[in-house]
Amino acid sequence: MAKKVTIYDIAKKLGITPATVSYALNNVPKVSPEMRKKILDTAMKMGYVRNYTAVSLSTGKSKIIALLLPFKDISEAFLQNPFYGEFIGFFEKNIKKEGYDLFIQPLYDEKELELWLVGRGVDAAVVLGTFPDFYEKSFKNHNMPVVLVDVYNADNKDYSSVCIADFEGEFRAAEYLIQNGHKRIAFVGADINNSIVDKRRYDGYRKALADYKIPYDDSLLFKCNPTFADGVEFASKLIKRKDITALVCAADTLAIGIMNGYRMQNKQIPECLSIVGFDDIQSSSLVYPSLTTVKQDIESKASLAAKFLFEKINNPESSIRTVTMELKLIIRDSVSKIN
Amino acid sequence: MAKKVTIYDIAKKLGITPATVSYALNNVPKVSPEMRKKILDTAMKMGYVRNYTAVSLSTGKSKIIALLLPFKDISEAFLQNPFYGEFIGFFEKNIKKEGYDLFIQPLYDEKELELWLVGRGVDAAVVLGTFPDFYEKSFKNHNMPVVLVDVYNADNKDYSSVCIADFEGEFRAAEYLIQNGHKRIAFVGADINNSIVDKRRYDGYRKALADYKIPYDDSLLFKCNPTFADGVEFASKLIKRKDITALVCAADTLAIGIMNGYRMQNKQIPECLSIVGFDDIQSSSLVYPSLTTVKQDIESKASLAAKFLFEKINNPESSIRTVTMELKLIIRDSVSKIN
DNA sequence: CTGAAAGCGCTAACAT
DNA sequence: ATGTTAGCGCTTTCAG
Repeated sequence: MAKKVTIYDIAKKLGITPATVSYALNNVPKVSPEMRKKILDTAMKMGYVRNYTAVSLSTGKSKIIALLLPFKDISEAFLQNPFYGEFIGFFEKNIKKEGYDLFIQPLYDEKELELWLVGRGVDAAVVLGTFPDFYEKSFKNHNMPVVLVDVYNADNKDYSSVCIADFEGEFRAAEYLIQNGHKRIAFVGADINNSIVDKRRYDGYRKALADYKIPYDDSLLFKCNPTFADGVEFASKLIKRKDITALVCAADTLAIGIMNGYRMQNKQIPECLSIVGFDDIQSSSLVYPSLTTVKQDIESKASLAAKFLFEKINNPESSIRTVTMELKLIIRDSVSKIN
Repeated sequence: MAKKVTIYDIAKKLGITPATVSYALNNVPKVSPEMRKKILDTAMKMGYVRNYTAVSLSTGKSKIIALLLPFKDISEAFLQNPFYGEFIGFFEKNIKKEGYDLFIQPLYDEKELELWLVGRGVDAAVVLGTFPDFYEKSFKNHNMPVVLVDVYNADNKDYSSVCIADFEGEFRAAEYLIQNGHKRIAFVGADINNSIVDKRRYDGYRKALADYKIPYDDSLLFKCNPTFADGVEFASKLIKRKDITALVCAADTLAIGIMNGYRMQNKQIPECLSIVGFDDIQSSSLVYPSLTTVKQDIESKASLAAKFLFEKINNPESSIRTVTMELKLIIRDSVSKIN
């Protein structure tokens, strides 16, 4: 190891005390501009690198933000939904600007969470998707600044959050199918009794049917894991339902899986089934036929989340903020007009 | 913040010294089993959580392993290739077992690397894909234990590495096409002058043609970014080449993109074009037609990489290890037999 | 504007 | 088997 240079070394070389060096490094307005410049210059020259561990121990602040994924492991999240990868990329850019680093952690164990949050001295956390009770307990315990993304627990009034207008988005999706002449419109998503997100989307779909006086019965509601693989499998079940002409799908991954399933059975889309997705993941514009879907602006979402989090970090008393981001229907080629 | 309990608190409560507590916590065989048990119990009862920052400052070891992605940002890597997500998931599991945490960092800036590696006190690093010169410089500087994954610089004899038998794998792919009667077989991959990986694959392909006396000319070599989107676009170029009946593709993402491109133009696969991919990503078995491809065992790869890295961490003098993992051709439905 | 010194929580000689 | 103590590198009062 190239021997580490510390603020002591710099101080010695300059004949001053380490405190002054620290001030200069931290922009504390206690040191003259000339001195400051001199210090910074020699620090640079000596190849000084700030030791965050020491800073952290001293200040109690680690400049680490944890991105908590309620999954068993990272790859599960990434494979399940490309959304995570995109969000993380954008989010990280936002916090790096402020000098923070991102720790991505799949944590689904109370003990581990505690060990990790406290043990590593995490300054703040972002929670994606679901918000287990023990997370909340831990956060409360440590008064952790937190921002929730796409979390819809009834009792999240204690944390800032950013989520999307699932209801309105799916309403628009169903409405579009109706406007294209469809009467038998099914909905597929994760278990709506467990997934609040998908329940919201389902409600939007139902509202559209109701508003346009399109009959609904429970045989139009399907449950399927929102993954490509499960979509492929689900397709063979759906194909048998000759009455259904259109499908509102709670996730693009799922929609694309279903489209693949149809193709495997030589069923054309949108001729045999009109389908609209949700998310507008990258592939949606590239598959054939391209997928009509409800799009969310991931970049804005990430920057809002970062903004809210920093508000809390910089001022723990700052008020809770909740934003529901609007969605846009992107019309492509997976819906056909019928009469 | 719930006031933190330290080893001093534990020591005081038990009427012993912090050193003993530290020994007990660290399994140092200097403290009697009974005492140890008593200490551990009260630590637990008091809600003690080990402060890694302090440990780190004291020992100079952070128990952090950096996963370096030579990309501009994380999402770029994840979106470009599902392989990364999978590898990371497996790798993380392996290091967690040893009590290490993973820091995933997209670093493509010399200064930042240095700041980060030293500043955060990273213990070791894994490098994925490409190995920029300044990485090496930094590693040498800090005598960092490193393992390279899928890196093929000529001068990497200083680091353990695990890579795959690209040459043999692609040889097998091309051979399979030849055995199915194809004579005009093209190759598409990233720029073979810049991507050593794709060059190796290309060489394997060429060898197969040569061994079987299949004519080759440079019009059979195509360059295309290994992404889904670029594959879609590339397809329209390839379609015009009526002479080509089969394609060896350096990445599944690309292959699937091309398949989509063909479908958009109403060209059937494998009737119009036989295609074999590389990687066997999750989607490959799910697309239609399912993709014949060269598979690598990502899980083994990750665990080997972790093993090599720990060898270096635990014994800096341990010898360099290099493994080239074998590949397997997975035969599915994207290749047709012709005569 | 600069310096001295205590302390963040833990480890690891070195003593006992 | 257990206690003492000096750091690890930095921040931050408090004094000058």
